[in-house]
Amino acid sequence: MVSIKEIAKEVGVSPATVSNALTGKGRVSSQMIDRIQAVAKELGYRPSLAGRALQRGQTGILGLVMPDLTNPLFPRIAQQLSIAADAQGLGILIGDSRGNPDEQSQALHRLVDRGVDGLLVVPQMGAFPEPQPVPTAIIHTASDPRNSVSGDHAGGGSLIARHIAGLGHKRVVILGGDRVSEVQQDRIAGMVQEFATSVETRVLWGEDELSDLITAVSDGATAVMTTSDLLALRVLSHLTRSGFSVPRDVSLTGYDDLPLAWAMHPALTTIAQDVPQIATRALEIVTSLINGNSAPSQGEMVPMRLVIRQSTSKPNPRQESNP
Amino acid sequence: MVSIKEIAKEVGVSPATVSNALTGKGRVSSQMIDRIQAVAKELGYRPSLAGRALQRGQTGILGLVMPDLTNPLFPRIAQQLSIAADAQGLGILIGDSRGNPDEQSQALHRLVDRGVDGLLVVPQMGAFPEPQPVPTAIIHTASDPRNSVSGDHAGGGSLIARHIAGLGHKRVVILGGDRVSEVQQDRIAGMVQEFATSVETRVLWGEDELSDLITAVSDGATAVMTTSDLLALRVLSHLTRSGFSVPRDVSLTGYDDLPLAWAMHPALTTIAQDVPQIATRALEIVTSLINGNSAPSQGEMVPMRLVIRQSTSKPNPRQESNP
DNA sequence: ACCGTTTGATTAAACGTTAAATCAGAGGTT
DNA sequence: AACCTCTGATTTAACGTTTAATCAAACGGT
Repeated sequence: MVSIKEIAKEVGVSPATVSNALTGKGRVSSQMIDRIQAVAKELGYRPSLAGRALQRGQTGILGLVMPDLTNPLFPRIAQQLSIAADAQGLGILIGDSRGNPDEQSQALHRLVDRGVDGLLVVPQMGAFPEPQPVPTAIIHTASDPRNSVSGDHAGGGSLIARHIAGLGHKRVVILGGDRVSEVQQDRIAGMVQEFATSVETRVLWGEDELSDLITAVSDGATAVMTTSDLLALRVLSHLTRSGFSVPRDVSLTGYDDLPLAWAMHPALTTIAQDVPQIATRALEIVTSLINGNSAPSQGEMVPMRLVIRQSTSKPNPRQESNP
Repeated sequence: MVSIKEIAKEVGVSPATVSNALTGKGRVSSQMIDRIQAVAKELGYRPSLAGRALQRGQTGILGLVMPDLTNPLFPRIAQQLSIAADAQGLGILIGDSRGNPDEQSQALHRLVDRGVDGLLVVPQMGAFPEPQPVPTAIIHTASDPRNSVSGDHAGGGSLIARHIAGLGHKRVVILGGDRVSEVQQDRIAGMVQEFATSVETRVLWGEDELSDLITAVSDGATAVMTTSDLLALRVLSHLTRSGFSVPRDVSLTGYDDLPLAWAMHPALTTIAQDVPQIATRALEIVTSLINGNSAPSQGEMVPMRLVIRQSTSKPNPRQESNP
């Protein structure tokens, strides 16, 4: 590893001058800057992040903690975050909170111990992370707007509900996966609010109530909306098994726009999150906090996008036959 | 941040003694060790990784590069790796190669510049990473056994093919997603090899040949095997649309055991990778390399596991009717 | 009583970088 | 000619940790 001293010796100048020349901070003649830069490149100099970290008290590393790295959204967030961070010369260290609040705070601690300059946290369901000694951006939770960025889950719910209402559906069943999840609550709240009184709405939760869902459809509901694509896939299975055709007999919607939404038949109408946007905002919050400024765009929500595919259509009049 | 010096001052001893006491390296009386440890805990001392890194020349951080963070397997690998690394006090920095070989080597460079002690690489399709200045473990490529750990893709192919053959199928269609992918080639090779001459086998590739697949089924093939669950989902759609029922008319298999394999109806028979095992091995390779030993378990393959669900059954005799 | 050994601790230097303080000289002003 | 200013560079110290070298004292043995 070639250090700043070797460049100094090679050029015949003091280490400080090299440092100044390379970082553009002190007072160095422009010709000297050129020479030093040339030699640095020639020797293949790479600044030691460790040395710099020690001196500056900053590591240039951010910690990313997700509730469960198995979360289907994780890859996209991680990717976008990683790209955005790269652009600023920051690195991203991953931490996994393994599905429980306790591990979440341990993961946070480990990252802080490693000296990360900031944290990006997608909190555990219902477990808001305790305040940390470094700047922190919270991703994805609508409830607390402090330093948080979130997709507009309720807005997305409204969006897709408007689509369904616009098609002319009058009786709709909504299926959520987990009552505890704030995100899913928000999504459903958005749908319900949009429908208001113009559409008859029934909300069911979880695998257990799947059979109730079939009953509801048999009783005349013409659309099923879910809070996740995976759930929609399961619903599709059950509907098909019960003799209902999508979208002819029932329209079906998902949420998240996972790869499988595209692979399904019929391809799933769903809501896509603007992940790059979310990642960028989250990063802006931490970097801004790190630089001592207050966070921009407090609690602002990133709009969702409606993706219309083949699983939704106008309701067809059908005879009341229970298969 | 409380440093070693403050502990030293508090205890009334030199910094070196504190360091020795805490790391257990030099010669310190046991009572002094106790006192120092007590004070350290009381003051909430956290060793500065930066200081240590500078002195030792090691950061305790590993770089993880994946071809495309959108890869459905990424979350699981990342999670297991992160857990295993934590256990050894190592951190994991992520890098994304964004789907092209060029970005891959840039990502590797960035991580090396950051001073990672080692690299974990899941290579781009067909793009073997150039040698790096730090210990590197290659995950997932069967071709080059040097410092690589891979799931036994061919073995998994054989495994699931044996299952199909065991059920009594005599005519099988295999669908691959991308000819370029070594992994998919291996999977198919395993299947074909297992069938040998006892089962009539036809191999098709990609979305374009999906219609050929339907034709083949119409012509009497009783099982369709794919190289990924996502592909299987698409096949299921097409089969259903063409009037074939799974598994009554056709058996169907996937590969990877993604969450959707479970959510589909019928639930998909597939092959699961032992991701924790792969992650552990990969980590063993780098850590061992870092410690100056040569890598253990050279090129050894991690066995796959057959997951039997409802998408496969004995072939049913059916009349030769082309729907 | 003297010498070698062991024990427990200290000093000093080093890792690579940077920021503040200092310094030598050139140039311009009174 | 004495003074101030500006420029371009150098010294020095510091960040927190580790380690090799050193040192003082206590101990045991002849």
